[in-house]
Amino acid sequence: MSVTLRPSEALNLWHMVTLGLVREDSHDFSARQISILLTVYLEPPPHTVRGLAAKLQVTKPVITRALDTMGRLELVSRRRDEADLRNVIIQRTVKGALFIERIGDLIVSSGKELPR
Amino acid sequence: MSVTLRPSEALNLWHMVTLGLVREDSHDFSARQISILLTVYLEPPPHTVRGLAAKLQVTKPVITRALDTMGRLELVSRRRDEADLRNVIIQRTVKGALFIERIGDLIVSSGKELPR
DNA sequence: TCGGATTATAACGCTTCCGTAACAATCGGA
DNA sequence: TCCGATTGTTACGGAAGCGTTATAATCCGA
Repeated sequence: MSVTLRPSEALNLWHMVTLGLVREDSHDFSARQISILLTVYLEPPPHTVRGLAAKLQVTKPVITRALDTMGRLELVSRRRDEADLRNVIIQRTVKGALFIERIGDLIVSSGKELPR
Repeated sequence: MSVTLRPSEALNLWHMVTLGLVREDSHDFSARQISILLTVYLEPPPHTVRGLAAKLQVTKPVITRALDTMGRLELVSRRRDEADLRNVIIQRTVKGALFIERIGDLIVSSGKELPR
């Protein structure tokens, strides 16, 4: 199964959602930050810095910095891996889950309003 | 008419597309920048700094700075309004149009691959 | 014509992010 | 028990964005 969209519909949807995010949000996230957030919240744990860096195809410091920022905002948290102390496990937070949920709702409602 | 999505589908779609943008793109755009770009390319001209600032609900310097960056990348261009020299008209470029087209294709193909 | 309103930009000090390179901590096999 | 490999973070100089405030150019009505 799949979602069928024409290019113009796809772009209009993206436009509406992004505009919604910009307008209601004080924080202006980058594609990388959103990508990290969605990976952590949509894909099965555990998530590590190395794993995220590989998935996004960026360097590890990029992940570390993004986690610093989003950790400060309490959208994710970090914990040492007990089994291998070199690893850091990135965990979900209540605040982060609510944020993701809000984005989901925004996409859904934008899809509903989408002219075709 | 509209696009019907469940929240989980919506988020998965967003995840796939954002991930695609991060992976293939050297430049890491913010929600504001993408928003400006989509507004310029999807909504009827003319586009001015003031108009974009009002639409995004951000200050004008935010728009000016974003236009500086994206102008440097040749994704948009600026021209004085002949009729009112205080205004700056933001114009589309070939490079920008191709970029937008690429995003559209990315969303469409991600929608197709979306598990339901 | 002149003066307030409007438009976009520049300037300011500050924060965040960049890529690269160096680093400390830890692991695990020889 | 070493010692190379691995993990995540820090350090670095530079670029870019922030919000606020100031400024130059232009408009337009009294």
